[in-house]
Amino acid sequence: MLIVVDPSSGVPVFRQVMDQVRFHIASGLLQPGDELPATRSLSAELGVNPMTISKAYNLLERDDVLERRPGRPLVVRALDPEELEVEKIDRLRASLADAVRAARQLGLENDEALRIYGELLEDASEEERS
Amino acid sequence: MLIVVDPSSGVPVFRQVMDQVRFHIASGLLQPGDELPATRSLSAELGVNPMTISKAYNLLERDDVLERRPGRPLVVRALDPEELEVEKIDRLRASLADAVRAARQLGLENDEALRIYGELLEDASEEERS
DNA sequence: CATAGCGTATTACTTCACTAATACACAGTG
DNA sequence: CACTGTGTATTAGTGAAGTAATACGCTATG
Repeated sequence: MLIVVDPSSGVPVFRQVMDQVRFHIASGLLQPGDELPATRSLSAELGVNPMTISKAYNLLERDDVLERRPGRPLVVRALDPEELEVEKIDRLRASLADAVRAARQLGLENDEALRIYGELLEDASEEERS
Repeated sequence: MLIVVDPSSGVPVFRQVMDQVRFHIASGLLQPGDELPATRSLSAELGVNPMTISKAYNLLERDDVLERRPGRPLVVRALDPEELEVEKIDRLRASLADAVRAARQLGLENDEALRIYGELLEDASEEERS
């Protein structure tokens, strides 16, 4: 469970933790049923307050990513693939909402906006492969 | 120059003003060379502090949308069409950066992400026509 | 040069998101 | 039942963002 945070990045620590847990689940490093690092140990490791980790875990539980068991470590929740896919799409849709508003406000054609998004996705794909 | 703000929307007032000025320029209601409402009159109209309007105008000037003339009202800046287009695309690109990161992190295929963006753009277009 | 209209630099206040400190509740173990 | 592990409710502190009050500099006009 390699998790790294940069307190001076401007992005809240609890959100950085959330993102990285999500990423590790998506990448398969974290499997359903796996236990997460204890709030205390992870907080000590990262040099932050346990409550900050707790907040991240708590929000992930609210999003049905983790499962809470009182007095026990949290575990990665098993989602059936279909539900997972739907959730992913919802999340992407939320991220795209801003861009849709921007495109409309700028008076750009749908084709043009789509083309640019495609380019950016391609760029990101390439970078990932290198 | 119809500008409306909702102080309880969570979106900062100065940003709402910026967005609406930009929109009016994009829509053609505001043409290059047109003068903007005086900070004092607009602030009185909206019931906010003149500095809030000034901040919005100031940022718009920094973005080369308005042109400042000391002691005179600000005017809409004339941009040559090509430069304007480039600027629009840069702005959209910035809005899309988040969505690209999300798509990659969620492990979604480029095609899938593009499809969703297309759908959202279509939906927005329809809504605009009605 | 007096005056009136303009934008804004400076300063201070307010609010809220984020983080931290402390103390508490629950589960397993011997 | 004592002890150690777990997460967290509650409370308080900190910093940044947004807004407001005040006072100032600039330009046009007569």
